[in-house]
Amino acid sequence: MQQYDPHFIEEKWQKIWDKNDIDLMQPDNEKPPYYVLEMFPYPSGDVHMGHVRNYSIGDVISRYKRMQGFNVLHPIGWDSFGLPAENAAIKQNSSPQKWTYENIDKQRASLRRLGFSYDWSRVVITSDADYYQWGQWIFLKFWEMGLVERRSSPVNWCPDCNTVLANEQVLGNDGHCWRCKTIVEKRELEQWYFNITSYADELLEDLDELKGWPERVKQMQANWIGKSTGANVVFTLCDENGNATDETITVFTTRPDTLFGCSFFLLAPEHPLALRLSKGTEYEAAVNTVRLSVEKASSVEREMTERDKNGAFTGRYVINPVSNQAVPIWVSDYVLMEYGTGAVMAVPSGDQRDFEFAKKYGLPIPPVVVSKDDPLLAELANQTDTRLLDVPWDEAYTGSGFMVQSGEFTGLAGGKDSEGSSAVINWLSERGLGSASVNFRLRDWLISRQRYWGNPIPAVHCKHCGIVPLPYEDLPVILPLDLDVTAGESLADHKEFCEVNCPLCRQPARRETDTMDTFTCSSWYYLRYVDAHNKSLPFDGDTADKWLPVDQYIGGIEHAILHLLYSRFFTKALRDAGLLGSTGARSLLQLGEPFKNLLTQGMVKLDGETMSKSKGNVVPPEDMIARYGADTLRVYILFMAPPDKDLEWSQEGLEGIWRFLNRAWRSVYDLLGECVVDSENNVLSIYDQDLTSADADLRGQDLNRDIHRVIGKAKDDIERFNLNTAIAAIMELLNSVSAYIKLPRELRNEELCRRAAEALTLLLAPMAPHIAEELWCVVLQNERKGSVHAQAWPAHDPSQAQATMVELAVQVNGKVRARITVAQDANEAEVRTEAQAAVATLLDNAEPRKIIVVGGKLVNIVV
RNA sequence: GCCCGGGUGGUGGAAUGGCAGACACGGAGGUCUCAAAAACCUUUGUCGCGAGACGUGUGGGUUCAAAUCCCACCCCGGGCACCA
Repeated sequence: MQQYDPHFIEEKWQKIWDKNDIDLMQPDNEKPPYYVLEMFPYPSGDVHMGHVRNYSIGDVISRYKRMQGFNVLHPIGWDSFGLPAENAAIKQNSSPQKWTYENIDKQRASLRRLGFSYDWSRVVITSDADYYQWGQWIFLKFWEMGLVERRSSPVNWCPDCNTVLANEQVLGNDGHCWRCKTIVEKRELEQWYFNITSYADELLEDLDELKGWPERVKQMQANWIGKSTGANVVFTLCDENGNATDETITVFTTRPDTLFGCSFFLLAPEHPLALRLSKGTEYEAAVNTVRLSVEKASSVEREMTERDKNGAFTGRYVINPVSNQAVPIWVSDYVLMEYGTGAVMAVPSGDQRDFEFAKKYGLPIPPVVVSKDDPLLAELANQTDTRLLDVPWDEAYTGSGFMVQSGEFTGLAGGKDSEGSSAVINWLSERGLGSASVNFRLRDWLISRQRYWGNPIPAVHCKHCGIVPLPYEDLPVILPLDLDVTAGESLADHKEFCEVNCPLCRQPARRETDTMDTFTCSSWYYLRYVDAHNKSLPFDGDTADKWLPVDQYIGGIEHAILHLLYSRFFTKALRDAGLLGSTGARSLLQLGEPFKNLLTQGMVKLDGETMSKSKGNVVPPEDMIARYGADTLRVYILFMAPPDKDLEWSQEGLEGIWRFLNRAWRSVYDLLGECVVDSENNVLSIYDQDLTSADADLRGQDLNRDIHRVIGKAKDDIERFNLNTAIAAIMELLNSVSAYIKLPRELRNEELCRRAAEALTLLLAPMAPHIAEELWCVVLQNERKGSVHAQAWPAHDPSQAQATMVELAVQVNGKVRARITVAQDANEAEVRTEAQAAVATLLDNAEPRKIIVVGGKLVNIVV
């Protein structure tokens, strides 16, 4: 008998698989396509346990699906543009590309060493020109579609990374940079945007279609998109007596039903009107103070003073369009310039913030929507004019109720999206004073970065023509590699790169030197894999529509908003792109959603912290592979926890998996009748000589049953991603085998032995591919049937997974008091009689009130 | 504040409303050995010598039966948050 030598067999089979192309997707295959994808790695160093987990899960799915008869596409690549490469280059006095490609080589070697079944013919590396040029192509396509804009607005600036960030890249309460954790600043800058907001509604609506996504992720995206329904209401500027001017200000509100309760009006301090209205008046100084305090405050300071609302009166008024009263205009720091119109109708009785502000500055708080349980309702039931000024409440009432003091609307149901709201909206619409409206929290995606190691934005600044997109023929814009970042050089210092002629007027012009956010690269890589070597398009539409959506996408929850939202946007935009542009008759893509099923794998932590290169708490898999081999490590990390749960890394238990694989190895030999020995030739096969052929029959039945049961359970578990319990089930089968091989050889059923050995091997194949292959091809001598990974998943017969005799628990009043063994198909009357007999002494002749029989499980006798 | 997860032995974790703790790790004891390792066997939720009692964050409820369903609450993790 050969000893289990993981290093020898793992290296041997990796070479053979590679030579035979067993992991490549077969384009012409008739089998149904299945696309399984793990989020591609960032080459920040060598792989760590988080990667091992992510890619082990994906590998099990891909191998399992292959055994289920699918033509599987399982590709890999690298998300290799980005700031860490630049920082590392500066630190190591090297270059970003050297660092990046060395890391890719290291990671590739590690992934190969782990035996993942990737289609290595389709590798996508985002910093390769033959990939990123298509990112530029898509940029131009988006430009054609009106999805690209360059504009000036307040942006997030990371002082450490020296670049702007998208809203999605600013995290936490304190507003820190997603990459370096530095607190970001606000700056007013001209930047490039993708108009993701034009897809806001669709991005939200289509979440409902994503049945295979975790609820949590959909919730997070819905939160982020933040849709509010309500109305725009037009207010007219007036003097303090209510004499109208011809100037209007529009506000957005989710509560048009409370419009009668609007007793003052608010502008964001940065609002241009705020300054203008108070200019040259006695109020100017106070308004300015509020404005300056907001401008200076960083997000941290804003956090600290969060609930403390400050404001100032502007000296001017607007007319409340329904009550015709003049209400004062204030500025306040709690009104955000970025949301809605930067102006708010304040209804202090119906909004807690307005309530606090009104209390602080002594402004009126008339009730307009009153709870049905509030005594105030009876008092005001028929009150149509605004009479009572301050509500007797301690806080605003934001729930639903009935409208009071609201003219003709008095008595209607009030609340969010209520009857009263619709009535007020209709009334306003008829008079041109407002309309139903929707607002989103989602902002456009700021995609330009003032960094070198990224995809150049294909545009030119021309003195005569303005900002000009490059024509498609001028692509690619190659990122120059002869730049010395260690000397502080940036793209703007690279003369040959910057000096170009304007594509329109042919005059000398300057090339755009910002690069695109790395997230633009990762927003469509899954499309490139299906047609990775296409030289004329980013991908072929027919091929993409055949393979996509990705059947199973696997990655970390940290991308719930960032990457997963951007990718959905790209897919939708690309779907709409072909219909407009120069790609010909066919739409580029039919598909609207890229990922059909999503598994968000939990993070691998060390001492409660996520493992990552930047935190320096990475556990490399090398030592463990060196000691136990890749199979042991793979099975271990899958066995530790269900895939979607976070996991605290610990090496305790790794040894147990090593023992498990060794035991499986020896058991297969034993099942084949070989004498099992250890490395020092001590005989390990121990047969129990006292066993009879009757024992052999019973154990044979047990083993046969477990073969069928475990094949079924492992299948169900893998399909539900309960990979830990799938492994536990295989361990149970092995335990059953161990019991059987206690039988002396002459008592064993040879056919059963072979069936058990093959089942064990096939079930192990997705998780521990190398040992399974060696057992299959060499030990079981099945080489002529081909690789274990080309076999069909073993069949099972559920009827044979049932025991003929089953043990039932007998409960009296819900407590287990006895056990009986009955035939699996015993009828209920028999079971009742036997159960009662078993607990007769306890029942003490009392007549049972009720007997519940749960098939195959228990009997409960209620007395 | 709003919205999601989660809370089960010493540990990781199992349980379509039906015997809580599968499968492992760790511990204890044993076999083999001059000895050790490996392997194998027994045992291992808590309390109790025992019969037995108690046990899934807390308190109630529904049910013949609750880790699982309902109500209230506590704790941990995550997302959003002065979004009108």
